[in-house]
Amino acid sequence: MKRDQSTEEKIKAAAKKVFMTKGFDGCSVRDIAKEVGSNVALLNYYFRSKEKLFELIFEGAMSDFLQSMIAVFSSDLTLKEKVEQLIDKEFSFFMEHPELPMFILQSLHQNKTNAPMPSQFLEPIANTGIFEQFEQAKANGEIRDVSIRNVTMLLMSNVHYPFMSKNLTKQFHGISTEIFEEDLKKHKEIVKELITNYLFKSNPKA
Amino acid sequence: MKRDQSTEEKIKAAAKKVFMTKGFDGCSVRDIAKEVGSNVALLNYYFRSKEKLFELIFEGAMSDFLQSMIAVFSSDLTLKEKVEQLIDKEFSFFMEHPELPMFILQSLHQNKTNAPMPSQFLEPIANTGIFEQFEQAKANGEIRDVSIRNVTMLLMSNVHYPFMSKNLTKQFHGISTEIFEEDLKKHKEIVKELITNYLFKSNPKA
DNA sequence: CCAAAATTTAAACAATTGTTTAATTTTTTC
DNA sequence: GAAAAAATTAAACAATTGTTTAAATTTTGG
Repeated sequence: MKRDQSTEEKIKAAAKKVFMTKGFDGCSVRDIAKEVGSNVALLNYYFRSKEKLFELIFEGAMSDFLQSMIAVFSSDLTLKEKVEQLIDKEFSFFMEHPELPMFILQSLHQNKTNAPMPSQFLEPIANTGIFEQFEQAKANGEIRDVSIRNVTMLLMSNVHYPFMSKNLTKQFHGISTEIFEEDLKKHKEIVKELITNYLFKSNPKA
Repeated sequence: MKRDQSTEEKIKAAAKKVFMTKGFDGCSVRDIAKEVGSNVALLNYYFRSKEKLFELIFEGAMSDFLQSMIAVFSSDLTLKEKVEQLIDKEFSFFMEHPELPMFILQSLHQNKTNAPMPSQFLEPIANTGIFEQFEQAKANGEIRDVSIRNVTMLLMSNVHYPFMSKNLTKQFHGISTEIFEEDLKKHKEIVKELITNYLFKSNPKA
């Protein structure tokens, strides 16, 4: 029955590449077909419509997007170590997938995906016990009395934004890609220091 | 010769609204014409093409985007006061124009505007003398030895991103718009403390 | 090897795209 | 108030859009 397992995968890979760079509205199904080296009918043969194909790609991207957190959160580390590791891991992940944050935020911004974020994505994070560990540390006086939502906003801002703003930043300062990437590395170190300094009290016994 | 000065402005206002919410690729010229309450030929009568109209809107948006900085930078304040004021002003500005950061970054990301950022935008900022003031403070030992590019990245990340990530954040935490906006206010205060604490040494005489 | 099933293709579909044309209405100018 | 200019409209243009149809090819199962 199945002839070539890889055809479906080739289409998904092409769709991912095209959707990521041009966005849902910015490309046609023929762009994707050309990337596959095939024609448009084949896309609808495997994935009923452009929308369905997009939803599939988006969900895969969202999964990747959140996956990098889960490994860190479910490890057996102190909260401080987890925060530091998270920043490191997220940066090296997005260094490999720099278009991901823009793709995710842009798609959600324009409601290209109507469905609310499935619990399939959120539950694994909750299951790591990170929220409990956070509240525990707060009760212990180990960290500041700040909501986890605000810490999340702080982390996401500083980890996602730099990758989204590459063109703006390069033009703003008139710098090359090389300089920009050096700035990125430095930014990571600054953010790590900044956030841990802010969150973790210098004297845990006070 | 001129009949109704406001027609051109009405089209620009409609185009701004539609482009901002749907993006260049996400809308048709007929969407804009409908918003105007007119037809498509009128758009090309005033602005030769969809692209030309977009460029105009984009440049206006970029101008607004950067304008809020200039007022603060050209004031007669200490660097620390400027940083604090900048964060305050930017937040209240984007509270009024929450779609602006996403529109700018998204347009630049997909190269919807080929032109490099015109010096028309950058020069006014340079002319405020903010760069000199920054280097001076660094030489004085008033602030850390960190590049202004990294400080910019820090500021932009924390000021722009929250407005871009509204949908992601709301879905991620399962919160209402009201809660989200409370978090925004808190975030602003955190960022202010965080960045000034980081940048300005606690003991300037040391 | 042969029929059936699955895969791939080319072509066509109606709808929508940005743009232009030409006619009509409104405003301006003298 | 009449001629000229400017503004607005409806209609049409070719090109592109997502999707479907039906035929052709390849693979599978007996």
